[in-house]
Formats: sequence, structure tokens, C-alpha cells
Amino acid sequence: MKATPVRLKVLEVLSTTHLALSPSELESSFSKVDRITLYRTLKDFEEAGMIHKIIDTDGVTRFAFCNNNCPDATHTEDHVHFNCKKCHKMFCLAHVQTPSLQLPDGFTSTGINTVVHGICKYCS
Amino acid sequence: MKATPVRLKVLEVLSTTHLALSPSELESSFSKVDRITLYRTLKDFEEAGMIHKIIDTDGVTRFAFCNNNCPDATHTEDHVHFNCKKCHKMFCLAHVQTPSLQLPDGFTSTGINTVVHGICKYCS
DNA sequence: TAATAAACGCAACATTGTTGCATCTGATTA
DNA sequence: TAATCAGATGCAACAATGTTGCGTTTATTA
Ligand SMILES: [Mn+2]
Ligand SMILES: [Mn+2]
Ligand SMILES: [Zn+2]
Ligand SMILES: [Zn+2]
Repeated sequence: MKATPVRLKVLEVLSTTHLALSPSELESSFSKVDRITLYRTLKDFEEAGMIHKIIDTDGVTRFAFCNNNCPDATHTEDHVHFNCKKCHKMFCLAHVQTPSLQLPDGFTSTGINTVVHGICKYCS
Repeated sequence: MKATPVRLKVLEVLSTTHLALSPSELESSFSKVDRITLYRTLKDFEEAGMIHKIIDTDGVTRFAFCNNNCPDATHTEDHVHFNCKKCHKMFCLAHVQTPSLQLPDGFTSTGINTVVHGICKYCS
């Protein structure tokens, strides 16, 4: 994977925030970037396990820097996300683990997405 | 709200399954239905608290019958959903409550979406 | 510097969802 | 039962998001 300007910028933006950003939010971090290139960049990073994808409460796809040193896309999403209903930001709560739960017989889990919605620290 | 054929059929389909269905899945329950009418029907039912919306692991919007007798769209989503990665079906696990968790200072929760992914009872 | 595999940029397309507006219809009333 | 009309429908048009093919450009390596 080559170190290109778009990739470096995306990594820089995602690695310096605790927010999960949508493709269009990332697009506005650039003065000019091709939308398709951005989508491909995000897909490549996700498959490499460098970032993780998370769908917010409104169905918007978002990406966040992965701090888990995962080898590839099989990385485990073990933390909770918080979606503020006022500012619509999505926070990675890296220190809040997803609680475990008891599934009915026959169902086996390979991961849990927990998205809490409410009012964030900065909006309350 | 008038009892029209589309509405009756949507209610019938959703009330006789434990799955959360996407608009396009619902569309194929009909021999012929206008896509826009279906979207409006789902929106109306959701605002009336008769069904609830849930986004699956792949970002697909799905709707499920609400068994909670909620007065309106402020109904509480208190159960866990299970998304099978093989058949891609989404199950309402009505008897599995969303576990509570401890948020960082300043964050207040008004609801939690928990989507478990893995292999369902019928695919394992 | 030259070669080349990878990344980019553009066009074209698919899917999902929304809005405006004219027409139709189901519940209510006369 | 028949007329009425608010509300539901169907169509066109549009917006947002995401994907693929393909020719061109660029970063790395030799
Ligand atoms: Mn995260
Ligand atoms: Mn449900
Ligand atoms: Zn906020
Ligand atoms: Zn399954």
C-alpha cells in the first residue's frame, strides 16, 4: 500500500480524533479530493484493519481509527459507541467495553455492536 | 389513519414474524406495490409507534413489529437484535434485554441499540 | 532514469430514500 | 344509498450514498 497524499491525510484526521467520521465529513477535511478515491481509501484501510466501520443511529456509515493493532479486517470491535442526538457526533468510548449477554439456544455470537444514543458531554 | 390494502398487508407480514424486514424485502411480499407508498406506510407506522426501525450490521434499514404497546415513536427499544452473517436475517430477541453500562462523565443515555452478529439458530 | 504495479479521476450506474403534485378512495355524513 | 373530502396513492423528479470499468498518472524499485 503506497503512501499517497489522500491516504496520509485520512490517517492523520482519523488518528487525531475520538470521533467516527462519515465519508462526507472526511471529504470536507480536504480542499479537494475525489469522492471515489476516498471511498476506496476507506475500504482499503478497513480491510487492512487500520480503521473500523460503524453504522450510526441514523444509518450513516462512519469510520474510526483502530487502536487495537488488529492484523486485518477481522479485528474485534470491543468498545461502545456513543451517538449524540444533538450534535450527531459519534464517539468511540474506547474504555467502555461491550457488555456480554446471554443469547437463546442455537445463536452464536462473533461480535456485538453497541451504540448508545443520548446527549454528549459537550452538548449537555 | 385509514385501513388500506398496503397498510393491512404490511402489518400482517410484520406481525407474523420475529424478523426485522427491509423495505425491499417487504416489497417482495406484494405482487405489486408502489415503492413510495411503502416508504410512507413504514414512516407512518413508525411515528405511530406500531413498528420500530433498526439498522443492521450492513447498514440496511429494517422494520419490526413493536410488541410493547408504545403510544408513539418515543417507544423504548429495550431488546437485543441478532444479525446472522450467513442468511443476513435480523431477529428481534424480544426476551433478551439490552444490558446496562457505565458511561463516562457528562454523557447521558436515552437508549441503547445492541446488534449481535454471528450465526443464527437456523444456519448453525 | 526507466519500468511497472498501484492509485487516481472520471463517467456511468445502482440502490435507497424524499418531495411535489395530480388523482383516487375509504370513511363519514346527509 | 349517494355525495363529500381529508387523506392515501402513484408518478416524476431529485438527492445522497456507494460501486465498477477503464484510461491516465504516480510512487516505488530496479
Ligand atoms: Mn470505535
Ligand atoms: Mn426488534
Ligand atoms: Zn453532542
Ligand atoms: Zn442465519
